[in-house]
Amino acid sequence: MNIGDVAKATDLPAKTIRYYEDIGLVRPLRSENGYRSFSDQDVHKLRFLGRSRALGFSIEDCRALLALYEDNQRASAEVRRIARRHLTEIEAKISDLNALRVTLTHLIETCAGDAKPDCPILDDLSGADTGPT
Amino acid sequence: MNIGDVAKATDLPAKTIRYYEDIGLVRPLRSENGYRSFSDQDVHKLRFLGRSRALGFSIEDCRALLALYEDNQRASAEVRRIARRHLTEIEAKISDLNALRVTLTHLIETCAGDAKPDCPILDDLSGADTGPT
DNA sequence: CCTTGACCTTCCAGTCACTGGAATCTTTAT
DNA sequence: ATAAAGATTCCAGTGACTGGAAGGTCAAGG
Repeated sequence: MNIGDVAKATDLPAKTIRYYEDIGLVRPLRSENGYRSFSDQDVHKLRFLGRSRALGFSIEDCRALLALYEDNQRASAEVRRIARRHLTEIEAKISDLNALRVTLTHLIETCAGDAKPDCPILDDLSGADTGPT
Repeated sequence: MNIGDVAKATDLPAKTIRYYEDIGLVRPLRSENGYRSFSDQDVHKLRFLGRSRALGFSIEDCRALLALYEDNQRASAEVRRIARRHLTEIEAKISDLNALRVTLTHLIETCAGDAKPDCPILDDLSGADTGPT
């Protein structure tokens, strides 16, 4: 399979697939004309990568997961460890974003949003004391 | 004020302050020795930037907010518009992350996490059909 | 045989918002 | 006099791609 077909089959941009080869995540063979020639196994690995990335795993996590996937002797504990660490990071991000959401929502609610210049949002950003009375 | 004092006063790394000058967010004067010389107004702007960035506004949003802050004639509607757009983005991210959290939590729960190689996490990533029976 | 167009190749640069480090200068303190 | 602290500039790297230029290859149509 050439890269275009693989791109369709995996729903990854061809650019991304080349990038994954660059950083050693896949190692497709080359045809005589220099084109990359992907095996079914390569396609499978790329799909695995696509799913892992879609779950927000970093490239290095993906590399580790892929290695574990290809190691029939691996313990599931290691996979679980990576997944749990990632979950913790996701939960931290959600928590951070929720705090931002609350603050922003509050600011937006107190801002008239009209033609007048009074703006609690800017007041807050400028460091004005707008604490509870 | 030299950059080091400003860094302490704004809780921004000196590197970041120089970067903000590079991209035109602040324009401190220069002393005879070539050192940056920050006015109180510069420090105030940097604090404004620090708060805006902490709320997750992009640099370009910060630039716009800063311009609005310095424009006494601006309408608060414009500020509100930027804040609302940002809030929408934050909510979308939270929603995405929550979906990931749910999926990952489920996978981790179904994975024994022991020394055996059976691993629902990898099965899922590899595209196995693990849908509801 | 020639051309067109789709597809492939490599390489370089840009994204975002910094961050690290090297080499060099100035000031301050001992 | 010297050493440390703090300042300067410039270059390169981060993560994970993405865009674009310049060029090679292949299949179909005239």
